[in-house]
Parts: sequence; C-alpha cells; structure tokens
Amino acid sequence: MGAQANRRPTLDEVALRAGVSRSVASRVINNTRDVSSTARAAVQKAVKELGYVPNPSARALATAQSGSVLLAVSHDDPNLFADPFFGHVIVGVNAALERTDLVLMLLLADTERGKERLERVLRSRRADGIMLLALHGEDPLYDLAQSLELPVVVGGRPLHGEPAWYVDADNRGGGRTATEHLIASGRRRIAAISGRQDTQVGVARHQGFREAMAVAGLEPVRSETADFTEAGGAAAMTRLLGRHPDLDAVFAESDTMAAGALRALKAAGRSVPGDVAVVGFDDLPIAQGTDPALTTIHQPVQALGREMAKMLVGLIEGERPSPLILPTHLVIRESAP
Amino acid sequence: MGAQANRRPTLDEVALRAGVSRSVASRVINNTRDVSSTARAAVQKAVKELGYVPNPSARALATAQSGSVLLAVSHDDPNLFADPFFGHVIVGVNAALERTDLVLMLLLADTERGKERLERVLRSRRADGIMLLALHGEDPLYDLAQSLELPVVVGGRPLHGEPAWYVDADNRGGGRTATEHLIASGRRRIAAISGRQDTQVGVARHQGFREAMAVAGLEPVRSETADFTEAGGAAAMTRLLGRHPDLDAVFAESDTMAAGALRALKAAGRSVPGDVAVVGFDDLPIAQGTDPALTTIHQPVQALGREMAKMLVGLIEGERPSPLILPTHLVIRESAP
DNA sequence: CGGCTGACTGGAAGCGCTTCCAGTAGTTCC
DNA sequence: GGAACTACTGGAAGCGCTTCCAGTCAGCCG
Repeated sequence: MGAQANRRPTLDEVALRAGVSRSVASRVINNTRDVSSTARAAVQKAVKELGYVPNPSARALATAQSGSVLLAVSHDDPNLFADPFFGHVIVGVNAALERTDLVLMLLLADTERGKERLERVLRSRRADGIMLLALHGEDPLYDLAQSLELPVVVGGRPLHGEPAWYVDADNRGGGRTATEHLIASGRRRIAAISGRQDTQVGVARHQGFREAMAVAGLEPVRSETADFTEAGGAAAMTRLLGRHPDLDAVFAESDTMAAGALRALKAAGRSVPGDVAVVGFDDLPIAQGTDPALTTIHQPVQALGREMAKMLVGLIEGERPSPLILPTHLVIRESAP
Repeated sequence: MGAQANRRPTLDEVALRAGVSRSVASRVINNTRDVSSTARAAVQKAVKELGYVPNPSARALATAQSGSVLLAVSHDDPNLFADPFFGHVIVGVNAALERTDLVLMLLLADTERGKERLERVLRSRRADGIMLLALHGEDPLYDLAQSLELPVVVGGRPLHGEPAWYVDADNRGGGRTATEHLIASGRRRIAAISGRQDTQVGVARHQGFREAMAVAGLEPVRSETADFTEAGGAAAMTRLLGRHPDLDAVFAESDTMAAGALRALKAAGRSVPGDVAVVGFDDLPIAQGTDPALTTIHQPVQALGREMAKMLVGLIEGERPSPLILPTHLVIRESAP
C-alpha cells in the first residue's frame, strides 16, 4: 500500500533479488554472452517482479551514448513547420525509429535564441546523431554538426555543396516530368511559378522545368518566383496573367502555390484546365481538395523521413550508407488531364 | 592541429585550469551562490577557452532530472499526425520550451510496438514531464503517466473524467457560436455533421450545436456523424441531402469535413452560401483554400501547444497551475456570410 | 593426475556531474 | 581579545550503470 511507491528499483536490487552480482544482471539486461541460463532466468524473473527499467541517464553516462537522435529544423519562417510536409516526415522518422531503442528529439530553430539552443544541444552531445531538415542557403548548422564528429543526415540538400549523407526526392526529375506532361498534352505557352531560389528544392524543380522546355524546343513564357505560400502563388499567377494573358499552362512548383494559382485563375475568369492547365508539386492532401483537383508530382515525404532515420541509424551503428534519391512520380487529376 | 579533437573537456579540466576545485566550478556553471567573483571570473574564462559544455547524462544522473519533456501522441490512425494541427501544436510547444533548458522528445504511438515503446520511455523516466495529445476514448497512457508520478498535461480532454491539468480549446462554446451565426443569418433548417463521438472534441462541439439550437427553439434537421475526414464529410453531406433536400445550413464540425461537405454540395448542384450555408471548425489553412472560402471557428492551436508546454514547465518547477480553456472565435468568410 | 582449456562470475574502477559537509579565513560585536 | 558570525572553499560521497579483469570451477586431454 504505497510502500514501494517512491523509489525505482536499481540494478543492484535486481541483482540482489536474483542472487547474482550486478555485473551478471547487467549482462542479462544487455543480452551479452557469458551468462548461464539459470542466472539469466533468475535475473529476468527479478526484473519482472520488481518492474525494473534501466535508468537511461546512468546508462548514457557509462556508455557515452545518449540513446536519442535529433531532428533539427532550422529555418527563418516560424510557420514553415506547420506545413503538413513536416508531419509526414516525422511520421516516417518515427516509424523507422520504432524498431530501435532510439528516441526522437525535435528542435525547431527559427529564432536567434532557438538557434543558440540548438547549437548548445548539439555541442552537449545529447543526441547520438542528427537529421537536418529544410536547409536554406548556407546553414552554419551543417558545418557545426560535421565538426562535432556527429553522424549527420541531411533531408534535401543544401543549396551549395553536397553532404556526405543525405536523402532527397528527385526534384529535378519531378520538374521535368511535370513539364513533359504539360507539353505532351499539347500546351505550348507554359509558364512556371518557382519557389524560393535560395533553396535547393526551389532551384532543382525549376531546373527540371527548364530542361524539359529546352528539350522540347520551347521557350518558357515567363517564370515568376514566389515563396512557396498560397498567397505568394496567387500573386505570382496574377502577375503572370497580367503580362501574358495568353498562357495556356502553369507549372506551380509546389501544391500550396498551385492552390493559390488556381484561386487567382478563377478570380481572373480562366477555366482550369480548359484555358489553363496547372500542375503542382508535392502531392499534399490539399492537392485533392482543390477545385479542380490538382495534377501534381508526388514526392514520397514519409519515405523521406523513414530513409533519413534508417540512414542515421546505420551511421550510428558504424555502417557507411550511400546517399539516397527517392523517385517522384506524376499523379494525374483534373487540373491537367 | 587535430590535437584537442577527440575528447571533450570535463568539469575537472575546467576547474584545474581555473585553479579552483570542481565544486566551485560546478557552482559557477549552475549559477548558485557562494562563489567569489574572482573564482567566478576564472571559471568563466576557463569555460570559454576550453569550449566546455556540461555533459547532460552526467548531470541528469546526479540530479535525477532528465532535462527533457515528452510530447506523446497516441492514436490508432497512423496518418493523423500528418494533420497540420500537430505541426502548429509543435510550433507552440517549441516556442514555450525555447526559454527553458528543456528539450522536446516526440513519440508517436500508433502501432502496438510504438505503444510499448512509449510505455518503456515513460517508465524509464527519460522525461521530466509529459504532454499527451489526441486522447481518444479512454487511453491507458494517461493512467500510466499518472501512476508514475510524472507531471502530465493533457491537450484536449479525454472523453470521460477530467485530468488535473489540461489545456483545451473551447469547443463547446465554438459549436454554439457557429450555430448562432447560422441562426442569426436567417437559416432555420440546420443540420450538423459531427465528428467522431468517441472523442471529447467531437462530443463537445456537437453539444454546443445542440445548445444553440435549443436556445433558439429550433429542431435540428438531422445530424450525421463522420470521422473528421474529408471523405467522411462528403459522404455525410450526401446522406443529409438525401434525407433532407430542403436544408439550408450545415455546421460541419471540422474544416476537413466541411471541405468534403462543400464538395458534396457542389456535386449535388447546391450553391453555397446561396442554397446552403456552411460553417466549419478549426480554421485550418484549407479553410481559406476551399471554394467558397470557409466560414469557420478559429481555434488557437499554436497557443494550445504553447500553453501546454508552459503548464508543464510550471508543474515541473513545482507550481500548481490551473487547467486552461482557450477561447475560440468565429471567422466569417464566404460560405456563411 | 597435473595442467589446460572454456564457461561463468563478481569485485572494482570508472563515466562526469551535483551537493553535503567540514573546514579556513576574514569580519564584526561585545 | 575571544566568540560568533559570514563568505567561501575543496574533499568526498554518491547518482546507476557498463565493462575490464582476475578469479573459480568444471571438464577433459595426454
């Protein structure tokens, strides 16, 4: 009755109860060799009876391994994380981690203070490895993590240079596929709304667009750059229409911007896909909710998270995995049949 | 030249360099009293020169405090977490934690294995406190956390009973407000599409609906229950139209379901808001993307996360905060002017 | 039958920190 | 001038675990 309430059992108590030494108990817990089956059974029994759970801090101290990995999102837009994209990544990461004993730590570093905090966490080696997401331009974080000799896996790629370990979607290939689809369906006056050009994603997708246009011998009507937001997409679309009222297709390089573009097209009285065909990129849930439903490039976001985590676990366990580029594919809906 | 590369400095080395004992160095680091200013300065200098960062495991072991808090999401739908809702909660949590030294651990427990893992993490006291999200029906997790004598803050409320510490949005008030708005705009044949009735959210919103109808002396046309998904909302809307072709308003108790309802209404040839007015709930980004844009109840999701984290920090620091219900408010857009 | 394995075992030394406590000075007060 | 403070200081004892290492005790070979 409330007697055993307060203190949690320690390994010593388990050992005592099992009638063995602490070393033996530890070996049983950690499943290492050199334990007789009788000792093993006794310890396991004691563990169960006492409800023993190892103290992670003590273990971490003794082994110099924290037992956790960090997912760091460093960005200057505090709301970026609200994008469902991240939710999917996390679901993937979580799934991959579920089969290990690693716990996920999450740190969003948007403010200056947040970034300092992230740096402290990194330096303190609270995590055995780190996953970096949404690097835009040059992020000092990457270099820091590198210099700490911590395993680092980058999701996406930074704008310049190529990290040793990363997982990325085939953005360039996706951009090409999207554009090819528009061309194949007979569109000729094709414009693009590209995302921020200080991100590798933004650049790569647009590069795919330009490649496909060049291959087809077409001149892009015009491209507008927006900031990956719905409002930005709408504004860009409006600008495009103002300058090139006769365009017949738009490749909006993210679904969110595509949604904005659809809204602007509707406001301008254009029918989709009748007057203008629209292809997005990402295949987020909104893509199905827009009117008309959005033809888009699917990128395997959950897989991205999963593979990042897997790669990191591999690195921590001493393997040397290869960078990974995940395929994207076209999903045809109504906005560009 | 790679000399100091490998080992990180310890407190002993800092003390040595500063010419004081380890105790003094520790006191300086932790900013406790009883340190002369000369000693303090010497230690601070040594810390800087050595780039010393305390080892969190050692500290955790000595203080019996992990320095982290856990956000646990236990649900049976593995994709629920992809909902932007969670992203916003996390942004809020992160913001509140930024001013502390606590680190956020995130655990999604959808599978059986995930739940066991969550339980292990809880039992091992890897976290100093826990935030629980998306409890549906009765979740054993809550009782477990309670029994561990860990501070627990619940986001939303479980279906039955009331936790000691929770933060919730005023779902019932929101449901009332939404309904009152429909009534005030002259609608009389009002139906509702309620969410899962095994969640407190679902029940509370619908209760608000019923209250407002009763106060106005109106009989609900009919209510259909869906599962908070777009498809579910569309199906429910179709059923409603089948049975009550003359309804003139719908309160869809989540934006996602509202989006589905809009789609079904359009498919049935009804104009919104001409024939049927629609009010949603949540004020997610989709609410602005639907056509027509959705009148909805805004709930402060980010604030929910922030307040949960604040409350938890308070609990950990020994305060006894009060449960909190955050206000919701009506956002009028096109679907129900 | 002596000596050698090989399978186990338990003692003990840490991991890097916090914190209690006994102690040393320097001050103040009667 | 001595007692009683106050303001610091450093030694030492942990926190709960892992892991090295020196043993012990069978069994088995020649």
